Amino acid sequence: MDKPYKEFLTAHGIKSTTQRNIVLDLLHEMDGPASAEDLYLKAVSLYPSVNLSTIYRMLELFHSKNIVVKNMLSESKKTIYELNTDTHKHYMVCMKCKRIFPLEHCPCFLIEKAVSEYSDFEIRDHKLEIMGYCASCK
Amino acid sequence: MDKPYKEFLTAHGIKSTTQRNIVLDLLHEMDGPASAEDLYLKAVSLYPSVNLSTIYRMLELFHSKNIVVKNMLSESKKTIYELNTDTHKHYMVCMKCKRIFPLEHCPCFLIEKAVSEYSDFEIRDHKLEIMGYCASCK
DNA sequence: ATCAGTGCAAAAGCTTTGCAGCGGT
DNA sequence: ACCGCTGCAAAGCTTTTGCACTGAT
Repeated sequence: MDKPYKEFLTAHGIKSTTQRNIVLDLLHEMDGPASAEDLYLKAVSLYPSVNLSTIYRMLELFHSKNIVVKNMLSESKKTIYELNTDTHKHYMVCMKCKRIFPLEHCPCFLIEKAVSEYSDFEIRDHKLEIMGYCASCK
Repeated sequence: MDKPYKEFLTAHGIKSTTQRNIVLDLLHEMDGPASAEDLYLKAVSLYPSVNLSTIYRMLELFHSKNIVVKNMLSESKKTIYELNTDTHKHYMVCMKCKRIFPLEHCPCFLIEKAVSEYSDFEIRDHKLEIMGYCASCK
């Protein structure tokens, strides 16, 4: 089992293990966010002895190192994870096919500006979730 | 035990019970959203035999009748409930005191307009969650 | 009297944790 | 050889469900 992310992991001060390399690879290949179970199911087919709790611990570790971002969409009650690209993470969720479409360019500044005009709240971050129908479902 | 919401409940086609009147009263008196457990703890002090599962069933029923709205904020993993006032429900969460401030006037149109300019997604609803520091914590 | 509503207990679903053994450095 | 990582099993937490009894109409 080769470990393509060995340097990346040691640079973050954490050990390079087979499981971590597999999960990092899966995270890189995904086009959207995934739940711990999604990742687990994919990882099992590559490395059958892997355990769900290892995935959870790993994702939590990656999160603490800012390698992945965590989110939760209101419908699912499941935490979703994806690589941190240092951009805001907002999503459009299709109400029919349930697919999640990451939204890279969010008009954040419009929101923050408008909100700050009528409230005494110091905004540090925000989450936006958009629901509707995707191009193929509408 | 008087039942101030009897007419309201029968108008929605559901029976007026002591427990439902208590919870409706609690919902009216709150200034923000509350979890099922929050409501349960308040209800128990007024009606000790009440059960958490009754609260959940009631809130789900109220939700199906559009009497309450459900939401979940990303930090908590708990569903929060509040009376439906037919306005969008967005929240500002203080990162220090954890209090939740409902945001009545959201610049929704700005978001929807900007998003529709660069995506082929038919927007039906959206959720906005703002994190930062409230006036007394910042 | 009927049948929806309730309390209780158990289960379900997602996530976390304790512990002993394994594996990377 | 050390100590962090992992697998396994059990527990934790929120929410749901089955069932028999209660209470509103």
